[in-house]
Amino acid sequence: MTNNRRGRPREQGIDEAVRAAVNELLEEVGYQRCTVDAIAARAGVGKAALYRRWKSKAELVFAAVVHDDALAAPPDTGTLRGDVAGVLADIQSALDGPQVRNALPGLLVDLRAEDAPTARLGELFLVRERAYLVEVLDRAVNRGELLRRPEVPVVHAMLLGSVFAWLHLLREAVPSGGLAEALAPGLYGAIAGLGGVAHFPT
Amino acid sequence: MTNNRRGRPREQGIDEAVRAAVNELLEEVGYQRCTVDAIAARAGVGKAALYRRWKSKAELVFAAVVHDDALAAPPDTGTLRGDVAGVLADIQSALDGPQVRNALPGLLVDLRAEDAPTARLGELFLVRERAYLVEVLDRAVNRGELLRRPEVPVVHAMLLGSVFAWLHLLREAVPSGGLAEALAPGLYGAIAGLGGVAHFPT
DNA sequence: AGATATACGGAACTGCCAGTCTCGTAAACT
DNA sequence: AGTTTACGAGACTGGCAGTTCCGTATATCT
Repeated sequence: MTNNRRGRPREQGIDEAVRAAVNELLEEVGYQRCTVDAIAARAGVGKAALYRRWKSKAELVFAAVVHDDALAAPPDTGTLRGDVAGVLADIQSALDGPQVRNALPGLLVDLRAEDAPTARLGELFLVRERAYLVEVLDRAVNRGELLRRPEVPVVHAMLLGSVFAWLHLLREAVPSGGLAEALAPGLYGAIAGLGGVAHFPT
Repeated sequence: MTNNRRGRPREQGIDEAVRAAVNELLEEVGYQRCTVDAIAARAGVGKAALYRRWKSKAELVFAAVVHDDALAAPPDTGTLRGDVAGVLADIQSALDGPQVRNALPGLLVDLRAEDAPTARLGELFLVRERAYLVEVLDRAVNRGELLRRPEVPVVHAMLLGSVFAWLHLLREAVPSGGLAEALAPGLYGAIAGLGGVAHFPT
């Protein structure tokens, strides 16, 4: 196995060292004061090595903060009620880590300020999330729990927005039972209402 | 009527000129590129006059963007369903103007980065909003539409979060019928479910 | 082996912007 | 008259993202 590119290959450990440095700094000082110089210093790396790998601080932090296990499909629990709780738990786990929580608002702003291709980074998440949502809703329709599939963007906004508002707008404490469990009953009611549950008139 | 303070009094027109300049710039170039120098130049004012009135850019923009009519209590429509739509319309009108829409994410970040007293600025809105929400829910209980009052933070997160997510996370287009109307049925279902509507079992 | 291309850490440098300060001047008070 | 605060204009500071250059290391190609 040889390298088919010219020149010195990229050092392997750097990606992981940077990822660790970013997560530490996010947790310690938040997104704004997690400067690129601080990241480079903590990772024992030059800034050039960072910008060789990522286009901007926002992309760098985004890459360090995203973990693929947040993309796993929620299990089929057998009921719409359980599936809604599962989707909410996924959303919560994606937004509620100590690093993501500190990074998200600033990241939202910086990614938007950049060119379209970069802004699409965050959309990958949303597209996946929406696909799971469609799957969950369609399962419920097939089970006969819902008479029809509600409008997906509306449901998506309610689920994602509720978690985001709790954490970043209202800044309520996360309840001991978990945020997903606190929000699930209400949002199940919303979906049941929209989808026309049999025993839910109109 | 004389001035009980010493020295030259503040010029009257400046507050309004700054407010107008900020709103124009927010609409034209967004929050990040709406710089303090640009605001001062457009308003025909020195930067010192700005910082004599507000502590930071974030406070300045916040003051320029908030309009008191967004704080009016929603009318009693006679039904929970109608009141929910009213609260949603209020939230939408507070978040969906061309200026607020451009300013909100950046403002969220900058206000948080400042000292606690400044961060409380935004909370004034939330406190008012929550009071309206409590009023709406209690009215529904008194009418007999709800068996009990749902947990207010949960309802608050669902209503505010849904609007915010639609506008700033999902960035869906605002439907022709209005965002409030699109979200109201689902969120009414959520509240009805949580509050134990008579004909909504468990 | 030698040439070439890319990588590395370190550090200097550019450009932008929030926030402060200074200057000369104006408008109110005592 | 003297004091105090306001004004516009513009210089200045400090912090940070992103770029460039240096000397050096490590790979492929001829």
